Amino acid sequence: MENTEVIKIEKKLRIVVGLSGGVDSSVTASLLKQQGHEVIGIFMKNWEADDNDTYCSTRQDFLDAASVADRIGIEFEAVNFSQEYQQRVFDYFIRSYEAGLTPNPDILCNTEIKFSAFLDHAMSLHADAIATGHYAQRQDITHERYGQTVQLLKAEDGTKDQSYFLHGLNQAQLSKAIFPLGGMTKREVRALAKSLDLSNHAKKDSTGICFIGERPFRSFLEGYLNKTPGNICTPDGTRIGEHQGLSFYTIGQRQGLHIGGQKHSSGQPWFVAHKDLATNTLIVVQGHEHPLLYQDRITIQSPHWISGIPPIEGWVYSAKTRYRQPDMPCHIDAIDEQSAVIQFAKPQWAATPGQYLVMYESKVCLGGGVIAKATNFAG
RNA sequence: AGGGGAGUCGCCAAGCUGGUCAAGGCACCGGAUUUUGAUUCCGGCAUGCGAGGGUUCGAAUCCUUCCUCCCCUG
Repeated sequence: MENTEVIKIEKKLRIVVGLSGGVDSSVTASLLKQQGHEVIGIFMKNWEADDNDTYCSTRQDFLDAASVADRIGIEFEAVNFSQEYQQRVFDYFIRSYEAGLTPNPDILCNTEIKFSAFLDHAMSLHADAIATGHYAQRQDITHERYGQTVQLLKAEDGTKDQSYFLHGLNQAQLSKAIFPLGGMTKREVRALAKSLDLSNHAKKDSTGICFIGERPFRSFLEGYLNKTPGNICTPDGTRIGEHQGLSFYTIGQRQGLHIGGQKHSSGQPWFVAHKDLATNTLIVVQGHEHPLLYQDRITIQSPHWISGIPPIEGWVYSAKTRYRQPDMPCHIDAIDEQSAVIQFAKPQWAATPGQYLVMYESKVCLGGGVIAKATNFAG
């Protein structure tokens, strides 16, 4: 709440809010409007590849956004960044899968769309800042190491913290961002939405890839990726099944393997431990606690640091290898412009190439990078 | 075609001295959680136990015939 308090005292700003039609962005806009700012709500449509299918709820979202804008009395417009999304997010998304990785499109969605194309558009409207419904906080401080800097902080509500998705932002982007919900809990946001009589106060949280939405993931991917069946094997080379193409699986995955009971087996479920691209083989292990599912040493590539300055080698930080996972103690063992090696105090479960490792120093999000490799220090 | 063993849900697998006996696990399906993909959690999932006949008040469990598969000896 401190952020919004400060802004309130400062002056009246012209703020563009990304209105998705959901509760969070609606309350975001309402709060800023209440605080006396000049607010413009903008609905983004960034996906139209399959407009006509039953999974497309964009139309309803647009109506909800328009309804909210009308209710709280702000300007409203819609923009379409489908082309940018396709080129800067979705193409990467597909190429990653083709390379055997498990990409996280929503990270790029923020750096390339919301805080780039959308931010540029807002600036062209002479906005002072943009605001989103992200659960994260921003703090402007003078830091002994980083100097005058804008920090990205975790949300107060740890269960909803979305700083992970925003870790790719830079100073220029972050300095234009406002996150009014960073100090609130989801419960409070919904309660506020209801008291403000916003029509979408009870609307279910959106899930699925941002702007594309929830849909049968496997079949969705099949529309973009080739099927190249191969063997599913145990680490010792025993063939126990067939996969439809390595791209369709991710490390740690259990569902969809179609591996039933095996003679003389423990009866535990099977998990994907490794993809062998050279032989087109999916390596699976039995039991959630199998050692091959744990690695304590992770290499990330193209590390991005929000402050613009790398964190300190050897210093104890914490990091998470996927969204909504508690960050765990770690330190940097090696670091340069191209990569960094992060050593965790304890092995992490199913660290997956293509996903992002994001580092924190207490509540401060430092940045992170794409996981390229996960190994074990001892092994 | 001589001997031996086995056929229970898609897959493993209890039960087989007859009476809540059709466990459990994996897989699968559905839901919850979730602005990636996973994971996790909750729920569903064999009127039937290779097929037919018989014994019995009552059989997956006993008897019998047939079918199928495996192993050893030819």
